[in-house]
Amino acid sequence: MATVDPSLVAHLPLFAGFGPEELGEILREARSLRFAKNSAVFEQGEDAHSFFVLLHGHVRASKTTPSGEQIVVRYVAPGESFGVATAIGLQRYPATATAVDDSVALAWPSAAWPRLVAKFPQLATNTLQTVGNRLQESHTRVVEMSTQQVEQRIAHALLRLAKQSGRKVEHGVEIDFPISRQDVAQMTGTTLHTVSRTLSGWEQRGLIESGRQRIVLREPHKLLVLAEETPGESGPPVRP
Amino acid sequence: MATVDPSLVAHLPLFAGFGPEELGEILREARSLRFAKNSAVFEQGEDAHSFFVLLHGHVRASKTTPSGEQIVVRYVAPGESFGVATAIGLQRYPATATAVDDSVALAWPSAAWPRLVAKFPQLATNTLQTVGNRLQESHTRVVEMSTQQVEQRIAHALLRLAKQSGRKVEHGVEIDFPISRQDVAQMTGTTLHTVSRTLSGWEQRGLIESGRQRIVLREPHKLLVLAEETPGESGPPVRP
DNA sequence: CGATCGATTGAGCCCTCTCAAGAGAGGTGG
DNA sequence: CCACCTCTCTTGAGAGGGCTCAATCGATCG
Repeated sequence: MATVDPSLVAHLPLFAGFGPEELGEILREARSLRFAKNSAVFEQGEDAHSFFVLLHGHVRASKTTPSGEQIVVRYVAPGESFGVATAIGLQRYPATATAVDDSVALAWPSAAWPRLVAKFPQLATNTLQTVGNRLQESHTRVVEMSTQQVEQRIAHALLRLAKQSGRKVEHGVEIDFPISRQDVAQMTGTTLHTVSRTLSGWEQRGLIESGRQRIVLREPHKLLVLAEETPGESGPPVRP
Repeated sequence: MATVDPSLVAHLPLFAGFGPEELGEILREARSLRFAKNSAVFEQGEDAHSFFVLLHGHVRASKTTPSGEQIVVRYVAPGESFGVATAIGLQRYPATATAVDDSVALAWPSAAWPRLVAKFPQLATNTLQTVGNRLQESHTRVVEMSTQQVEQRIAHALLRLAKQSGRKVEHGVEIDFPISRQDVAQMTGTTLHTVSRTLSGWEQRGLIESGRQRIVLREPHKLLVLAEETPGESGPPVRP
């Protein structure tokens, strides 16, 4: 099998601080896998056999509650690592990863992680930063869900998706993978109905343009203004 | 100044895998600090000068939004590390840490982190697990806020606090630090009024016993049942 | 060209928030 | 040691944002 070209991945956060030789040694243990659109990379609860770096495509990480409700944890963009359950001490994947587009990822056996980290401690440091960033993002989400109305949360979610995975098109910025109203609802803690109504409203006002699993931000700035509006603005109580 | 007794902290997650000698070397760089009840350990936005391990007391980590609303990120129990901004690549603290009780913490200068990690890579691995756990907890919170009613979220929050920092008392388990209705509201994304009404209801039903900044769970099991009740139970939509 | 999946939209309700008052508990200073 | 003051908690009334239920439409794909 062809090994991965080190120069293609050298700039990724996971590999920061490594020279070509070390990188080669790490990459030698990885396999490159292809996942068809809508196929599962791994399932929540499954044994965490591998960890991944996404090379092409997009992957959705989602959690399902015991009663069957799903929420979207995040979308993985090319260059990001995912499925790092083993690194944070988990035996099983805490979420399901689904390719939302035809995707390609590097995969390492989880069993290799302890050895790799022992030899290349920088891997742990790099992963620590990545996981730290995710923690910040998750806290941001908690704050938004605690303090903002649905419309603002949806606006923030779309702006983040556009920033992370936006593609410039004629009339604005398009989110570069298929995303449904239901997906947005599961990212913002609301229902697909409310998302649909909200997007319809924005579309009429010319802020966005959308279709089946497709959203284009035409006026990102106006959307940002809308996202930051505070309905009950007046400097709420601060702990003394 | 008296250095810290290694045997007292050897079992903490941050120090897992270290021998007495290494531990001594690490602890030599730490100072032990006392924080009076209601004093700030550090403030959100401040330069991340130190990272900490809590020895005694309890610390609340909270975030304030630009418009002044606060949410409680978590409560730190003895043995946990906090303020690890530097480790995850942040220059400034992303939250405010406040001692809710008279507290004692070990503090290391953030500047020492890179050197310590270089010499003791296990520190990074241990911290990675800790941060990973926090990420899981934060995701759990997102899931709860997305799928559960306020009453269930409050029940879950109290059960977690009791598990983490509960103290057995005559009539049940008491949360072992001062906690107001407002605090609970800021943990669950609701208002102090709703928390007050909810707790009043539970108190009348004998599930809890409470007073000023004081909550005792009398019937943890019944509270758990209540927490897991799914109002709209019927197996909601699952992605095919 | 039919079938399936995603999107739209209306009607009605209810959980929770907002607004408002007031009472009780603790702490503090004279 | 008492009076006062502040902080926390309680409770009522009313409103409304978003959910639920329901039906239809449209588009994409086999």
